[in-house]
Amino acid sequence: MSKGKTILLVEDEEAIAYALKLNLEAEDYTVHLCETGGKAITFLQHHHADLLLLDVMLPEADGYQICMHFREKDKYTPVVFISAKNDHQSRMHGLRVGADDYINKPFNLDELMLKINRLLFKNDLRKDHDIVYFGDCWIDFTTLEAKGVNGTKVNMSKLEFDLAKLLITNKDKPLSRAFLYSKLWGYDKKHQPNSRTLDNFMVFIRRYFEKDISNPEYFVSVRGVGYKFVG
Amino acid sequence: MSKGKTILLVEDEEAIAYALKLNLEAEDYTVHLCETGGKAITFLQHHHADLLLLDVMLPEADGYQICMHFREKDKYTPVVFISAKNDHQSRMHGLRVGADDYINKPFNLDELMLKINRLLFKNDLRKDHDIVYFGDCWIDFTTLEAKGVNGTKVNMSKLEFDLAKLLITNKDKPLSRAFLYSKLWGYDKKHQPNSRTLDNFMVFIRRYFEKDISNPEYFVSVRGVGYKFVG
DNA sequence: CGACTTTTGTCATGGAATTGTCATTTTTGT
DNA sequence: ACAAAAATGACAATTCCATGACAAAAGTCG
Repeated sequence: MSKGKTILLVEDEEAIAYALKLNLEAEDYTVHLCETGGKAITFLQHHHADLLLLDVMLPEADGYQICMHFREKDKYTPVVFISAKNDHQSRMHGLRVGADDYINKPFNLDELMLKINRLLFKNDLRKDHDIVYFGDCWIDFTTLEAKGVNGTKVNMSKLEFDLAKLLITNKDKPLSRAFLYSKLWGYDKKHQPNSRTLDNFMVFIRRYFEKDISNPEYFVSVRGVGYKFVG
Repeated sequence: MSKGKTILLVEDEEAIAYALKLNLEAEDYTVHLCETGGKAITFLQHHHADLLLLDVMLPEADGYQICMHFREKDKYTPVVFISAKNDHQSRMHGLRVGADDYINKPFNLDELMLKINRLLFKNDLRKDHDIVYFGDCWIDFTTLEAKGVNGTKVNMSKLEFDLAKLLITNKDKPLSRAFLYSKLWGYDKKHQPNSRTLDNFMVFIRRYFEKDISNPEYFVSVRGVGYKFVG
């Protein structure tokens, strides 16, 4: 299923942006709209997008720059240009900086939709990864990689992954300390709930993923019970 | 590297077919040309192609039919239409039957080449390469040759190849020590994960392919799990 | 409300487990 | 038998995480 995915739309002409957003949302995509190149670049530094839909002529930074910047870190996520610049040079430039398609204005909406669907469908096959996104962060439980709240990669240990996974797969449901201890450490006599070990792990996980550590948004404690993940 | 791949070109206009074939071959692709839809379909039943370049109007079976037929078995391999039928209906139809792109005649050769390169590049990810490139190095699993980080040929042993191949074909995914031992040595009672054998092989592989051995870029260890290849 | 209790957050630290590396021995293929 | 490949064991280097002390916060009960 390639629905429910996030599309970053960068377009400064309000009318076009609105029409595109509407139609994409009608197909169940989540659309984030930026009107300037600068905003798009900062958005991409902190958020995930499954496809980029870029106008070329934009305030601050043009579409090419956005694409080049993005491609340094991500060579696969689909990028599509939509532009009124309909000459050979522009199209070549767009493709050279790593776009998957370059569509001329005025464009046909249905054709664009089909192309977007196809691109996202193919991208789906590529990754059978188990990735969870929350806020500006993500955790990939397949590759054991994660992106923290400050935008940098996070080096988590195996146990930290296991704990995060337990909490996340039981989203919104408080898990008791006893349960967590038993799952992560087995029914050892040692790790009784008077140990601070579990709390220490929560501290680390919060350091990675919480904006305000003393006010956790995702990994919250449930007094008298244990912890829960709020998605 | 997406060169040396096979492209099926189906085109009945000799002049265009010739020009395309020539240009594709100049980029190191192997081109198989069919002049009719029927020939294309039988070709696909018996041969492999990495990309389909289809004219729409063809004798025997048109491009749509070829694509539909092909898509029943293969949803992923790129298909590109090149057609003089430049109306909305035709393009929609082309995309609906599963094409990745629909290009109008007359087309620009350079743009087409870039699109083909990009499509094949993305498709590469899924395939099991016999030759893998990373950094300045490569490993050819067919001829069992490899080029190391210092630019010279590397003499790897069979087991070293097998280990490298396992890691590389499971790119980005950490493989546990137990798994690697079982794959490479079988479920011997001897090779339990307290042995240092596996680590020794990693040392050698790193010597071959890592710039900074104490800071591996490609063959990294995942503490508590095993090793992974990062591409 | 205010003192007490219980629970949770945080830190520093040392021991334990894991991984890196080397020298050396054993095995294998030719 | 000889050279190359693979396994072993010893040891160093690194990372992890359990522990205990203490602080901070949240409940409890008068």
